[in-house]
Amino acid sequence: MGVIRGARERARAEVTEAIKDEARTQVLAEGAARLSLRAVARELGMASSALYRYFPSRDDLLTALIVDAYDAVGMAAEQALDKSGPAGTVQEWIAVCQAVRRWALAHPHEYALIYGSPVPGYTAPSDTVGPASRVVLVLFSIAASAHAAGVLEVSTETDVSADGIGPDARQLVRESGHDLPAAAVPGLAAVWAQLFGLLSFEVFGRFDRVVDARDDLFDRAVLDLAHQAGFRP
Amino acid sequence: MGVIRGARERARAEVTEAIKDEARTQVLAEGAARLSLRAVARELGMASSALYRYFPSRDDLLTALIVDAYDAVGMAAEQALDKSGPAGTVQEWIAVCQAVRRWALAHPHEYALIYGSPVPGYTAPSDTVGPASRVVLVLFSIAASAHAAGVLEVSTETDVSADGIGPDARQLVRESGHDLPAAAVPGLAAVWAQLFGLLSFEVFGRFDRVVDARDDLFDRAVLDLAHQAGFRP
DNA sequence: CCAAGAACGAGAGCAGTGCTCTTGCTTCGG
DNA sequence: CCGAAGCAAGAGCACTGCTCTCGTTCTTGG
Repeated sequence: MGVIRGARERARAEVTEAIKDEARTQVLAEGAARLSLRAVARELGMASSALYRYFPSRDDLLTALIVDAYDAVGMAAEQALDKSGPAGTVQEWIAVCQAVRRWALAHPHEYALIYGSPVPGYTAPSDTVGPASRVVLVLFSIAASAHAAGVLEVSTETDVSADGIGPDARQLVRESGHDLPAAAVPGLAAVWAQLFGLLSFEVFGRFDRVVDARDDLFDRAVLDLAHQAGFRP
Repeated sequence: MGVIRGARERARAEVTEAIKDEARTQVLAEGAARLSLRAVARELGMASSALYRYFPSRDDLLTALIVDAYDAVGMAAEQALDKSGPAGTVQEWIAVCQAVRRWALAHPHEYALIYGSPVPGYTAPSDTVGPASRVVLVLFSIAASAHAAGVLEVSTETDVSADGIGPDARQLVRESGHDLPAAAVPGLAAVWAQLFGLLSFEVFGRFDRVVDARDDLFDRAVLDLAHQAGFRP
């Protein structure tokens, strides 16, 4: 994010943003699969070929949207954690979960973009791993402060222990700067996955006409997950 | 599934199956979004227009694959329940979860087809609700026998109770023929969603380089979910 | 200050897609 | 046996992602 020097770079930044905006409204209206470069260009009054000066391919445009979405949900989680203050581990956990849920329900298509099935041959570019881990870092932060306060119960069983975690998880814990026992990671990952299972079912309409009291259902499950994560209030 | 009368109907059934087979291998190889009617027709040595005699549109072909996938995972779950026999509620639950997981890991693209993000403007046709509920009925069956044995603990709290469940859930419980208290449904739905959260994270590669001991992680989480579902061994 | 060169927009074009329509041919049922 | 229905094939339409070329415009080094 360097300073914009000339008029040309300024124009380029503006056009880039306009393309992303239009693409976002298309994704919002029709879903990611129906995103069309030509339609974006048409709506912006430019030739479709000109768009390739800004994004080398359709997938790159999608990646830009994915990064933005990760940043949005990550920011929502971070703000929820900040606002909840030092209100106890479980309270922080609840606040973050509810913030993520609010964001997901308000932006279903963007949620699908990042937490739905990965697109065809699409393998997440390295640009996305940073923004994607923002929301994981929030979870680490909660768990670390719980650990510091002595209210994090880490499973000492041998089956799921520190040996079972991978290099990316180790690196993320190290870079987070938090004092978090590695043995806590598998449990947190499991809880994390289950949380997004709840969100996916709700966002993708699998609870429609099945469960009406979804707020209560979610709050209850989040409490159970807090217990499962080892947060002892 | 009526009896095939003439040679013509037999040929039609065969061609229909061949189209589905080829489509399945394409989905397996490239994912659902890259499924191309023309490519299927090309591979089968027929004109693309001829394919429309068998499937009115690409979405209908996809729907047929989705129904098959639902049936496959439903059958896997049913067989696991049958084979586990009357071995106790938690054992049955574990067996079914592991069977579903095995199927999901063996058929990632088909899993994405049914439990990933719904395709663009695609709203699930009514053909899919029947096969989709097969696997849910397995869960109901486990819970009902647990209830009969007196080892199902149903939350008596007022927040998530029988009032919060929707018409489809009521109908499914009624049609299942099982004696299952309606108040148990929300908890089961939550546990169900969380199970598929675990599966989705694993199938979609979100645990790659993060958690290595995925078998143990899954088994441990399934046990926690059994507890959360109210299965008291 | 001005010319070389990079960045840019537009258009044509290629190969692919879903889908429709028309044209013949085959098979079935009255 | 003959009309009707089912079927395969081809041409064609509108659309897609993407590439290449050709002028134009802006930036910048000498």
